[in-house]
Amino acid sequence: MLTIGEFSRLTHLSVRTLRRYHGAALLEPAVVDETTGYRYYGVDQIPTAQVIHRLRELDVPLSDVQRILRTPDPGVRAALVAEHLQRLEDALDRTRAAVVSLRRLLRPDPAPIDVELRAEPARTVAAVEAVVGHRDIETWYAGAMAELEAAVVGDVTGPPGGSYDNALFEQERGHALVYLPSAAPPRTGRVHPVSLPAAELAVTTHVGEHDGIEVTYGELGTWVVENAMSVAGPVREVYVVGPRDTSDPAAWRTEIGWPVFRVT
Amino acid sequence: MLTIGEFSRLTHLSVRTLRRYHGAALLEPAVVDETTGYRYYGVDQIPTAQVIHRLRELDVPLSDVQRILRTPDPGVRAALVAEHLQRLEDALDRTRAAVVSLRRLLRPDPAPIDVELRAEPARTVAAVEAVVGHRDIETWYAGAMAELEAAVVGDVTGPPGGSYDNALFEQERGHALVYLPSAAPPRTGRVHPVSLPAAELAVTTHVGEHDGIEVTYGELGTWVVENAMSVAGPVREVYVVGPRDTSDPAAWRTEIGWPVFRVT
DNA sequence: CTGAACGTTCCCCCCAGGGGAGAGTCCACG
DNA sequence: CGTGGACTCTCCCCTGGGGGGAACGTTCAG
Repeated sequence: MLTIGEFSRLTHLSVRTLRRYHGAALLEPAVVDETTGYRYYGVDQIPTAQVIHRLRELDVPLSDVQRILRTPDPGVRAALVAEHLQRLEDALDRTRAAVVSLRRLLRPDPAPIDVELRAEPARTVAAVEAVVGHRDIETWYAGAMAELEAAVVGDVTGPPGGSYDNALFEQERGHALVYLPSAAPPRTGRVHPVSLPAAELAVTTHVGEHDGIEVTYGELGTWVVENAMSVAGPVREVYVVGPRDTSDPAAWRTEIGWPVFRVT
Repeated sequence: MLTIGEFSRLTHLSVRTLRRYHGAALLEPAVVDETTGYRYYGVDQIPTAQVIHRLRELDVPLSDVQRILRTPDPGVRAALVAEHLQRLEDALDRTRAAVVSLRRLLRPDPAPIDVELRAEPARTVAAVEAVVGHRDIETWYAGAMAELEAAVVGDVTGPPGGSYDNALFEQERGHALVYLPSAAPPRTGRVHPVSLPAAELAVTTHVGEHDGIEVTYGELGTWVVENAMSVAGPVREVYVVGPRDTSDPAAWRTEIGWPVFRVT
């Protein structure tokens, strides 16, 4: 039996942290002295402690660590871990996007932005919608678009697009809708016909991969305000040229359309 | 002038967050109505808001964001940003190490560990020591070792090594010492002669890069306890084969020596 | 003029710990 | 056997970067 201090030295987890893990029912000491409350650990708990330590280094929440530890099947367990590694990859992608965006922001010579004011008529498309958290958007988008492609195969009349609550770009959750234009929108699974309302949009085109698209959003916003307008309603994006069309991200063209109304 | 809600939609920062940034003196509204407390922002503040947003996505602390924003010189500012990007790279390295470590931990067939009990005599070496936080160790180590190499050039009598407080492996800060053995340890800058005390060490060798060394630590710890001993004092590492000797990390050999004493 | 939408402050919550106080326990040495 | 120092216990507050919601004030278009 090892005291908490010895176990701490052996696992390189601090005493405080070990106590917290006990409290969280993550790593229960082999023996707890009933009268003194002293915790005693067994050597066989060292590997478990190390697994927890590594998972925490990967920013896996304690609740998920617990779920992983309680999974007996090594295969399922490996899958859970792989899922978190995928999450890390996604985070890395976001980091890369932020770096690109930042470089563009700090560049001294901002090119003038080309904005078109467009009256968009109402139209009906094949869509998938949901209320999602902004962290889950990319995952959700991939699934929804795959389902759309499968549902309207052979009847696509234009590039895909989406409509996103402004809240989605912040920390919160909001309504998201992705669509494929189709002559006869089907109703299968999550796919159903949706009527996009008419709107007056300020439209600009972001060229290249999505990294740095936020900068374009900012420039569009500035244009809108400087032209005595204000923004309202969900943002629309049209993936004019996207991963469906070319594997070269530099050739992608994304239309950003912001519903506006004239002030003053 | 934009209300906080409009500014929020334009920058994709939540209203809450904008208020917080005001409170933190990070992004002050252009105008604050004295009587109502209403915040009003200018279009020219959009780029600043975006820079903050991107930096926060890179996990730059608000205090550092503030420092970056208040730096007028673009060159110095770029250097500050680059410093944070370097920090991200380091974090990525740690993440990779944790992944390797985790894989090794979850592997079903642990190879038996080869441990040698060794009575290490006291000896004097050229050393650099400091009290550092565990996050800064790698940076500190690189600088200290460079200084050592420069100070004892031509008089190196063995592989470099280090001695690290157990606390350093946890979340806290502790004493660290790195050394190069030398016939006549010089005293230059931070480099000075240090007498390493005699100790009985349980020694094992970690092969390959440092990724996953924590697993070896755990196995060594298990060995120590199962052989009726206990650990005491700072851990010692000897970089028998390291980056000084070969650029192939797979060939690195690191001796881990843990001061032990017999219990029973 | 009125009600909806928007704004304000204030307080508590989240995570995964760190710092420290005050008190109890263990054990080796004398 | 006693004692002193190292160790351990619980408890409370702190961190950072927000989110949720209450209670209340302001703005502005119909």
